[in-house]
Amino acid sequence: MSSIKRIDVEHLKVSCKECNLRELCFPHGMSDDELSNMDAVVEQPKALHKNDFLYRDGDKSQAIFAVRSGCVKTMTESANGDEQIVGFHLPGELLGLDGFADDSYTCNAVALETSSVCELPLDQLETLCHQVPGLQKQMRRIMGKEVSNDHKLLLLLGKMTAEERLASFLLSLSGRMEERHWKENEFNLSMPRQDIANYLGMAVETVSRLFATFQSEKIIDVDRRHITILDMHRLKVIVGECEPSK
Amino acid sequence: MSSIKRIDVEHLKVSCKECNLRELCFPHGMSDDELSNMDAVVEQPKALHKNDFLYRDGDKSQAIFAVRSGCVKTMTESANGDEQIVGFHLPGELLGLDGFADDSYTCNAVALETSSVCELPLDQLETLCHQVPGLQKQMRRIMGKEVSNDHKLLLLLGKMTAEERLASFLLSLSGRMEERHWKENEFNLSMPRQDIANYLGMAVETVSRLFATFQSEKIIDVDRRHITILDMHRLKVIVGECEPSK
DNA sequence: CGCCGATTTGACTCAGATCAAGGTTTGTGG
DNA sequence: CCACAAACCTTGATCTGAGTCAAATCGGCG
Repeated sequence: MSSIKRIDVEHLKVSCKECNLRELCFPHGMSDDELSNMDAVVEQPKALHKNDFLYRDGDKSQAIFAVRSGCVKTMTESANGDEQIVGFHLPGELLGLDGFADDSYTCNAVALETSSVCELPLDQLETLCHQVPGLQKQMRRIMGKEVSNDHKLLLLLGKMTAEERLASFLLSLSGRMEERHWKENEFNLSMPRQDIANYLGMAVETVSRLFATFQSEKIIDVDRRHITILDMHRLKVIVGECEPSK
Repeated sequence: MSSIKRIDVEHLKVSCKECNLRELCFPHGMSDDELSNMDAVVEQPKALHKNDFLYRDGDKSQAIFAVRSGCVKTMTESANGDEQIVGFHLPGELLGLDGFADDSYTCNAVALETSSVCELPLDQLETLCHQVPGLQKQMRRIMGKEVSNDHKLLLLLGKMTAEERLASFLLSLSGRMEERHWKENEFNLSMPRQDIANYLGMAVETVSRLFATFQSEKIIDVDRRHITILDMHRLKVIVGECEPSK
């Protein structure tokens, strides 16, 4: 069925060169010349509606993607059907790297809200790596980041209490807001409680209760999906990043 | 203090070309010519004693490694000091990929027993990628594998019960034994219970009790570190990979 | 307004952690 | 070869963080 609404495509037509996410994304550190090569290869952004799949577990992997706007979650599926969200990808962040393993993706990627993603076809990536010196290293950097990011998440799931997990999640979001020069202590969650719970390996009810606790302790203010961090320091104390102040 | 024992170095001097782990390791699918290039770059194996660090969190990353013999664990450390083991690396498996993120390793790598590792210096990897067509793709394959492997572990830690985790762990080991053409239903664990527990996100006591349960149910036989899988099918049923028979 | 999905709140339960011994194996020095 | 210590592993008893179940409330939206 065709949708009545049409996503405005005008604002999507932005070259890497002009993209304000440039430094967070693939083009990080590239020269103007290199960016031109990049632009020649990157497809114009794909529009996604909420709940659209960008790719599915098992699909042949033909590209990696960069989120241009919105938010995309990736999740793995187990033999007995339950799912684990392994990442929420904000603008400038990449996804699809799991597809390198054996030419097909090993997880599902789903838009949490109306989003757009830039596409970098794999066959052209090959060529591009020869044209752009240092791109190979860039690729490695990006994959290394993915790996060490996953390791942090393993630590979270393996060793942290529910309270620490949620605090850690909020701090991670806050840090990424800051990277994007958005407000680091006030932002909207693009995912429902259910997805936060899944990602953090706990029950929705626990997420809800912890939000309530944090709020009553004046650490954050929660209004539906809108989060205001009132006491960053105390959040850091919870995850052990800071000593409790006197 | 100098040790009385000396590790026999003779058997370590093996070229990639002659290495029986060839197809599991970096050289997977390479031609003879390519293997020669590879051999010119790979350092002779480093010997490690039990509990030796191969590298530490924060060390400048200058190489990636392939386990030649023995077993090496990698673990991340949290702000408040506790550790999460993120992988046990068997012969033919690589480690050090986390170092790509920002030129320094983000986890610790420690030998679980007397081991040896081959070293592939990063600066030479660069050059090698130009000489060996398809090595770049190989690199991507390896990193993709690492990523999707981590995703499996996230699912394990986020969604599985203790019983499912241990069954899953045993099946994973068994599968890797098979890859190496070793017995898939009889092998020795190179790690203590404590490390298994840490890796699977549970208490040592739980690991111990589950081994006892599995044994009493005739699913496995446990003798200290020696494991015999008696009923592979039932293990698979536990993790949901198989339907319970009749 | 009324329905539906998302969220919150309360009461109860339980898987697995923690605490506490005790047993076994390995390594060391005399 | 034995005594002793240090790891390592197991087993039992108890406790608890967080899950489950149930129900109320909220927020959009047609």
